[in-house]
Amino acid sequence: MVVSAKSSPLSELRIALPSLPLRLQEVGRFVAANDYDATTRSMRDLAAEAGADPAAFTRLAKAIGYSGWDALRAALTEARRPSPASPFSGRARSRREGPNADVALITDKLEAEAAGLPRISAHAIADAARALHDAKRIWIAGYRSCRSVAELLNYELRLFRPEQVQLVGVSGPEDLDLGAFRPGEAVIVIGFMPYTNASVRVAQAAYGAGATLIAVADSIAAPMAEGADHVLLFEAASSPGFFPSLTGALAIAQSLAAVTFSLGGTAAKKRLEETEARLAAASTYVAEKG
Amino acid sequence: MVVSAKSSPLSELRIALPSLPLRLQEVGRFVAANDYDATTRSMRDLAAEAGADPAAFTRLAKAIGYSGWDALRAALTEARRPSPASPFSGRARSRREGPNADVALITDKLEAEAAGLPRISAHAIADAARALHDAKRIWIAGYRSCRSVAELLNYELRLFRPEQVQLVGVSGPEDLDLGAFRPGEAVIVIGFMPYTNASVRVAQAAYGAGATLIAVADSIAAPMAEGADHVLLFEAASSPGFFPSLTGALAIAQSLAAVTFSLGGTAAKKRLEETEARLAAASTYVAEKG
DNA sequence: TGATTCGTGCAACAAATGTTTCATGGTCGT
DNA sequence: ACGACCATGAAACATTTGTTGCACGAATCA
Repeated sequence: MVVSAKSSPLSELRIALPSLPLRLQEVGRFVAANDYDATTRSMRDLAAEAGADPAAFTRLAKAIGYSGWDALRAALTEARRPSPASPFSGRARSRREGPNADVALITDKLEAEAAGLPRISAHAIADAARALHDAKRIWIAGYRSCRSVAELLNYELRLFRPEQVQLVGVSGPEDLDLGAFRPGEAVIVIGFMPYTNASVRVAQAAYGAGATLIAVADSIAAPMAEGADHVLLFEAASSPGFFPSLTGALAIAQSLAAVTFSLGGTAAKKRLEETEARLAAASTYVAEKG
Repeated sequence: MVVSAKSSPLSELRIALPSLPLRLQEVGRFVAANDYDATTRSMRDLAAEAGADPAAFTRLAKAIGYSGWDALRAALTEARRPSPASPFSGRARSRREGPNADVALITDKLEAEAAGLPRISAHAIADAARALHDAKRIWIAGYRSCRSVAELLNYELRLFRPEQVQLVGVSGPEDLDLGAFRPGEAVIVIGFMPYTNASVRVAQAAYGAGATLIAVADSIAAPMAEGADHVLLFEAASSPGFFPSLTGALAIAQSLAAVTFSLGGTAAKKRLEETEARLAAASTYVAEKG
């Protein structure tokens, strides 16, 4: 018989399900409901949990067209594989010409970036913020496009902890700063692929000095994440376009600053108010209108 | 030493990585980079792909505190297990006190920012990008926290138009730049409430000189938007927290750069490739591994 | 330099895996 | 009611799994 539906192993299973023997339906439903366990745990394990015979799983796989349970599991595994290299979720980008091509590009970019933000780990940020709160001193490093993120973080943190926060390499030779890292201090390194040598050097110096290392990167495998106490991941390549996206990194930086401020309590609030008062006195800002 | 982060097996791995033997570092990096395969495929399979000895995986697991590879894999599997559902879509977060208050704050912030991005007008950005493409010269101004966005935009635009893009006030007194604006040039001013006097002065100088003024702001009523040829709006106050959010402004800047690059066609592409080749020759980046 | 420790690959091991076979019990058709 | 057929569970099968003992080589320290 020629079966058409070749979409996903799970839908193949669902389609074939009603025409299967009773016991095979049971295990079939179990697999469909626990497909993550199906890809990770062993057949006998699943059988024990489903209260079925191990052989039933092999028979199920063969019944829906696979050579055996291994083949079915391989298909399920591939179906579940996270897609690092598929930036475009549903959307067959038509890359059409015309005046609307640019608008479509922008819309896609914004949507992709919006989708990437909720995937940032709030727990990791909260932990890192606690480390920042405890740090006697905070160093921040970012190069090339990441420098902008580093500078924002530096700016916001300095609003309420002015003399304890410093960008690496701005007030003199960079090596001077690298040698100044101490235990009890925190070093934040921001970077994504391709990684600059400078950022890796900062991370290694921080690790070597025993300082708390916080890496903001696009991959857990980033070289500056090695030995880091905290790694905050964002998706740099998620959005279409030619340059990697920094939206995620910036969102992390802002959240980090916000939570650190929150942890600072009334003392931090007081410092912030002082800073704002000073800026207002220097008439930095345009006077507000009614 | 007090080790806090017991969170994920991946971070345990990362922390222990630098103190491990050479070969174990290799497989450790491989596992970190391919953790999904690590949970699904067999140890020997991974060893073959990583070009390492199977025994190295067992030793790695034991080196970071697990009883064996199976235990490590089980931990990775649990870490990767999909959350049963996401009941948080409608955000009925209880904003309770305690250790989770920070996490809730971050999650709210990220969600709000993600929601704000699609509200950015793609049409306005496309129009502004066309103006940038036509400009003989591009000036960029941003102060205080907006400086980071200005610098990123400057950086990305200079990747393919190096001698026509310039930040206002970095190469000498700012007034010098303000007097240099000419018709046919474009001036981008980034700012939100409260508005700095400096940014307003730049906008007025641009308007007075007959240059194309592009304002990136949080409101159509922003003073630097007066007389602007293009106004690109983002939501600075949309997210909870103490500092206004720059995510929207950054997204606008990135889209602006991407579309301008796209309009530049092959010439822009050629310039970008030249720049990248130069950076690679200067060994700015860490060499990629196979 | 010599002794020792440590890291590493290879090969053999026991345990666990998926598969197959076989015997049993039930169902359907004639 | 008898035989053919099929679903089902248990046990035996060959493979593959993760692990460990062992030998060799490099680095370390006296």
